[in-house]
Amino acid sequence: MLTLQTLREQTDLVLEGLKKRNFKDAETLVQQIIENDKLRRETQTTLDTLKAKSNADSKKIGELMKAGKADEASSLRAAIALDKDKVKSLEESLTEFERKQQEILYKIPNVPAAIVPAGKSAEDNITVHEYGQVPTLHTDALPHWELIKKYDIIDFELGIKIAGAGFPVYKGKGARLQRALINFFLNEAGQAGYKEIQPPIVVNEASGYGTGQLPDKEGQMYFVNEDGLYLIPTAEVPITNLYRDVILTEDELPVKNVGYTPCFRREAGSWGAHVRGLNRLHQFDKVEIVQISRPEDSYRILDEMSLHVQSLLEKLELPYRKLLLCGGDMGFNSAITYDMEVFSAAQQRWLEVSSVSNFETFQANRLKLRYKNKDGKMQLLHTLNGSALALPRIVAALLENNQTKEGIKIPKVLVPYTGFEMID
RNA sequence: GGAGAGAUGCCAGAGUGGUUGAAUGGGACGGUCUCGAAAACCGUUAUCCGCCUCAGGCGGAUCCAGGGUUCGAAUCCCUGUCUCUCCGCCA
Repeated sequence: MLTLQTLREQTDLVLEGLKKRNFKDAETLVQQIIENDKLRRETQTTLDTLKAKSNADSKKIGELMKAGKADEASSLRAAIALDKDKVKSLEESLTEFERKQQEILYKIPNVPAAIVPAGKSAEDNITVHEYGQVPTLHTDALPHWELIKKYDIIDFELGIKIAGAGFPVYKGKGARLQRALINFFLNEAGQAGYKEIQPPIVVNEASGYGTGQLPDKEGQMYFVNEDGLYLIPTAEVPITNLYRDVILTEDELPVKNVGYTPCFRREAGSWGAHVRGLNRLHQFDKVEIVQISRPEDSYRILDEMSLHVQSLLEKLELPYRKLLLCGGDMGFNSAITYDMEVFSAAQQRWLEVSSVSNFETFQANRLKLRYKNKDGKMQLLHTLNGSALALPRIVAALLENNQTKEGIKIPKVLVPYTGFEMID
């Protein structure tokens, strides 16, 4: 969430920014928060004054008691005007102002960075980079949902039998390919200086709030009611939450972590023809990179991270494009997001395989993730993350783009990991 | 699942209801000493909120969380959460 300070001191910039998101309630909410904040502070001041007085009185009684002047103490006790009701009601309204503040803050999305274009939907995203030749396939080329049947490597029917739709079973070379990709991605990240983390794949409610999935995306996560745990929709949640309520020192920065986890998404109400096959799943594998940095470094690091993702795609010999998302297409928490899309030849579509974002202080504020800067001042850090990479659509693109009459060719870089060169 | 113990500062660990934001030890940082280091000694070692005459000052809050008793709660009472130990079960 945004900091009160930002909302108070840079109101116009916030409103300007939120306009780029096409966020309609901006004016109302910002006005509410500022009004509420004013009342909150007034209440706080009144309450503090009142408490200061009663603290002083109590202290006096204590001193008298200690000095053995019990009579004076009890007469003072009698003389003290009891403002308890007043304190109580002030405390209640303070709590209410704080609750309201929190409630409103949760509703305001992050302010897009200066270079983020305004826009309503994916139509308004800007292609900032393109790589590789879009392959032309022979006329009887198949989409991946046919290929996986032909070579018997991924089985949706079996998944339905044991779990449900959107939970595929990977078999034989299909399973092996998954493992190869995961290892390849982890190794590449390791070489780029990321520390490997294997986190739990369930998280508690506090973690959901920490990275901003809650309360915004409540319905998107699988929830284990009995234990109050959420299945993670991305490794971002556990890995970033490792740093909830943490104060780092400058020499620990930047933090660079990478983790592989399965990811679970309910994807309620988002099914249709365009999400066939591997395009959208309830459970999928992803390697995620996460960085935590000083504010002044985060944009350099954003570039570093997206270049890392790009290098993976290039090594996999996949044609891709890099998009700068417009305000309206960006996630709630993000200040700036680059999407990487690979071209899926048989579907003739671009598929999103990675999203690299800088959240600036938006998550850190919820997480209370800070560091002490050179001047000894507490400062919120910046958090960033990116998929490096999400597997299913990479697999879809690899299968479709590399299909030949003899079988599906495995990119050279993966062969040491798969142990085979061809799926046939 | 059954039984018990506990939750205090960066860590360990005290704490009779009254100047306790909190003893003591350790660590870390700064200093003295030293050619340098170790040792020793001295000092520093929270965070959030509010107000003001805003490089500073003052006040409030915080000893798991939320209630309660009291002039006054880390300390007493209730509720919740979490952790640990033992037994059972088990990869």
